[in-house]
Amino acid sequence: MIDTNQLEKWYKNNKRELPFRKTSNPYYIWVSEIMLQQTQVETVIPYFNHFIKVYPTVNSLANTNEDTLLSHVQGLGYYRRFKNMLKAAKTICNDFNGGFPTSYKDLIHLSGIGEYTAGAIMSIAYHKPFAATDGNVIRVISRVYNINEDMRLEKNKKLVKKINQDLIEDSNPSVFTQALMELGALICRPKNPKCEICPLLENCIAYSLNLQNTLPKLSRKKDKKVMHYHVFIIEEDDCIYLRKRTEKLLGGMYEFPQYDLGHELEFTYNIVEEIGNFKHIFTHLIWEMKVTKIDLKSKSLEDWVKVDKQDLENYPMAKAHRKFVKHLG
DNA sequence: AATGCGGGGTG
DNA sequence: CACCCAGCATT
Repeated sequence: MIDTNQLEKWYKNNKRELPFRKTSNPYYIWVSEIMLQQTQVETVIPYFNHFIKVYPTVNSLANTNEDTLLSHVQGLGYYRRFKNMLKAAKTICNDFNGGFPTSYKDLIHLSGIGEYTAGAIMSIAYHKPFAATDGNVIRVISRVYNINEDMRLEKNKKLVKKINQDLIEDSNPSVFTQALMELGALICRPKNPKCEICPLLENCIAYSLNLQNTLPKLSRKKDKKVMHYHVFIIEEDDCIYLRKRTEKLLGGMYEFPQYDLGHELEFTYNIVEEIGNFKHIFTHLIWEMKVTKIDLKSKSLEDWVKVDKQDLENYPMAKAHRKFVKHLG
């Protein structure tokens, strides 16, 4: 149904100029694909440019530490991606002599690389026919082929992956992979698709039945859970107390000491100032934070670190807490 | 097969 | 407000 020639021709005439499209260096393609996981292109661009300046080679990445790496990507979210990336960089330097892996099998065994990313690197960097099926591809194919099944379910995604794989075997893999995703991003958008200028208009079953706005079918997500916390801003001398998170959520990121509201505290304090109540919305939960500036009456806790306020930029912090920095004296 | 994992953009 | 985004690891 999809004319790959027609799609590729559309891509060549309409693609965006993106920094990671100026290269076929597999390391750069890898970095971009990790950053692009569940993250929009426009958000990624400045992070990508900064990242390859700081880490121009796999080797330079493999030799950094987690704190420094996270500080360069703070604000992007899904920080586990970058812990996996560091682990993979070390594997590449140790097991592949720093040469980037060239087979699908080697790529998919690397930490943080799954079916999509392995396919994306194989096709985009190496021009090999391995399909990369992401959210864009699922949307385009479920519309063109009129597949009215819940695409949150893996069994239904399998059909889309099969179609995508069949298509890429009859195409220019590097162009095709990017073309399908670009079409999803620019034309075949979730809301208000621009069908009137779509190169696949003639062959799109959903359009012919006016179903383009009801596909892909996606079951509803669960409601967000609300968590309540007390956040403490504790300044001493020209320093501030932080805690490095060991939880899975935002693991490895630094935060101002934060405890469940109602939780019995292991320290005592005097209130200096009530900063206020703040809300932070994550994908699957909501934090309600009561922020208070205090002076300690008892000694500080063992998992706190005392940090010079001038050095705060070097400590990776998530957005949820980074926004409190401006309340420091 | 289902769930947890950030943050920003969009309607 | 709800949903989506160049997904992956874990269970």
